[in-house]
Amino acid sequence: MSRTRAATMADVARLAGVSTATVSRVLSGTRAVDPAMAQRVTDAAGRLDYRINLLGRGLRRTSTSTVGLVLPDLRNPFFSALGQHLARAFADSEVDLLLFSADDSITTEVRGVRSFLGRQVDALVLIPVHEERSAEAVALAASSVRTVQLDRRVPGTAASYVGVSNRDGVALVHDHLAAAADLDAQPVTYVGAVPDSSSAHERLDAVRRWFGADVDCLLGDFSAAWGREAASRLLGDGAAAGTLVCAADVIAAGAVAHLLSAGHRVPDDFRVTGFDGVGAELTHPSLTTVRQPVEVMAAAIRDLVVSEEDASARWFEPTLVVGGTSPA
Amino acid sequence: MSRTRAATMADVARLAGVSTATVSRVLSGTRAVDPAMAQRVTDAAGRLDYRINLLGRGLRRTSTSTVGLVLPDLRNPFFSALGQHLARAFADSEVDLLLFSADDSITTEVRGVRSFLGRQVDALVLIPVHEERSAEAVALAASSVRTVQLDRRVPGTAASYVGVSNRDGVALVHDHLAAAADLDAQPVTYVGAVPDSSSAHERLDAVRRWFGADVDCLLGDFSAAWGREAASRLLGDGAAAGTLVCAADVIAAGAVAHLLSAGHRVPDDFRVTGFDGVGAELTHPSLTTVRQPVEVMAAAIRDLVVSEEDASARWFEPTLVVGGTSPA
DNA sequence: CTGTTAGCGCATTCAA
DNA sequence: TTGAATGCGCTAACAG
Repeated sequence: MSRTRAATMADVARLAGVSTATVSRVLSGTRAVDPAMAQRVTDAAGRLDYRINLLGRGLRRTSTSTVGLVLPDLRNPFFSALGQHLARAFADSEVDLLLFSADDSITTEVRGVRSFLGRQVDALVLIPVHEERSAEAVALAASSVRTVQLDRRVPGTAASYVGVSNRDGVALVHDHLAAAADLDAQPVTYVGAVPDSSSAHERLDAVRRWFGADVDCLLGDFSAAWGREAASRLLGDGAAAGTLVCAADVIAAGAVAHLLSAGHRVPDDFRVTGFDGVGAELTHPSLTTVRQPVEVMAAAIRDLVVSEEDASARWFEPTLVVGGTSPA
Repeated sequence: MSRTRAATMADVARLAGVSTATVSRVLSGTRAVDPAMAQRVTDAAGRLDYRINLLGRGLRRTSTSTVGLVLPDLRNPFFSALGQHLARAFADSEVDLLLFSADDSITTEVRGVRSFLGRQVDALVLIPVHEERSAEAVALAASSVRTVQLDRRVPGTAASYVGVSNRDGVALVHDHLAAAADLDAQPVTYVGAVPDSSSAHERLDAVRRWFGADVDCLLGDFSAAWGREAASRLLGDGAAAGTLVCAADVIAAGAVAHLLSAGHRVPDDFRVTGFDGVGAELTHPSLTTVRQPVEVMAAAIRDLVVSEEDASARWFEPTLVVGGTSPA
């Protein structure tokens, strides 16, 4: 941990016997430089262990080649997956993707946006924590940089959006269940999340649309603990069979785990479906779920971020993955 | 998306009729300022929608109040959990925690370190991708800023380390299994990861120490897919009963899923244990696992990062969580 | 192709 | 307490 003052371009320039401008040109490759000089500069930089100060560069340039991603919670595997795929989408580009976790807090989310804006990021990707209360964060972001909302959105903002068609996703589940089994003998319960995010909202609406406005609904959050709790309530109400349409894979996994531990059979007594398509390989029976095309969505985000287009919204089509928690 | 030039301190100063120095003092709160002036400045800043440029501040100051975390893969739920807990540990401090995913690549990992160093972070937290090949990344980081390795480490570096005692963790598993069942009737197989990370390495060593040097070992990576694959191989070799000691919860979950799908019973035929203590509530039976005290570890990292102490290493003690995949 | 100059936005001197 | 001046490290504009 040698904490000697870091070398600057001036140091490199002095050692190489050139001007700082030349050093800058060599190191950033923005302009043609005489090979011999370039070599001298490179050598000097190496000897001095020179590393560029991106603060100086960013201050001078208009762009920082940086994109920020603010997401609600890393422990939600779907958000983690989105983060990972986005990171990969930017891996072979020049821009760095930096992440910030809002820890499911509106306040922290705003802080993350402010932080990235202060760092002069070129673009911001946001998975808003809350459908309404994240409005400030999204507006703040969109007012200064290219902003794309991912998976969740705040209605009425100027920011772009990339997500999946939740209505179509639920339709896939409905058609699958309706075709494969008797919805009367195994009545449907939607195990969802309180509609304070657009995805929770849209999935609830879609469930009511496809399964009927009077479908049974249990609303909690996007967690396995809630899945367990919901299943427990259902059993407490005396249910011995049913169909659990869940708003997320983690909810479904928790529900399945609880049903099995209570001695029920899946899918014989209870059928369960998830949503998102992450971690389906973790459980047995494997989850029947709606897979979101995360790689494609990540690529779309990358393209939106680098493009000069106006704000736009893109909904991608999910696909059904039939697992062992529903009849084949 | 109004893309008018952002207001600077000079703009605020002009509108408020004061000097930029005063604006700086008011906004950073570094010095006492006349309340009336402070109010004028605050008003002007609000009217102009002023937001500080952290590049300028960072360039001028010595510190950026920023800590970077470079981790190998967000889809590994244990790393996500560490990231989330670390984010939370920094939530009520002044410093921002920024994340960068190395996507399990040495090259990308170095890029992340360079990126953070270029941004003049005050400290760097690293979960090294590889026990040897991450040496450059760790050395690079440690040569310029306070650096702490988390969970995994590169031996022989000057950087601090925070992790769990893998030897003790495996001992907990061993003692639990030895007490509860017949290790001969259900012979032990270690389903681990190729020892190219220190955690994989240490767990393998510990398994050999506690279960015997000739214990059966299947080595892959930290994924559910590998857990399934390993279980499949074991069954292919004709095993009808056994004990699977796994190097991670995701591996264990995959193994359990495959065993169950092949018609075996857990824990009656096969007992399975995990490691890490994340996501145990996702599966049925719930995993018997070694829980790492992630909150405490995150707090330790935070303290190490802000302290002025020399590099040090801290091993925390894990605890056993008995689930349904092993006899009670 | 290269050097000189200037200034990005900010916080800290130093004077007043 | 406040203002004027300086410079953090870098790159763009300009001249040569």
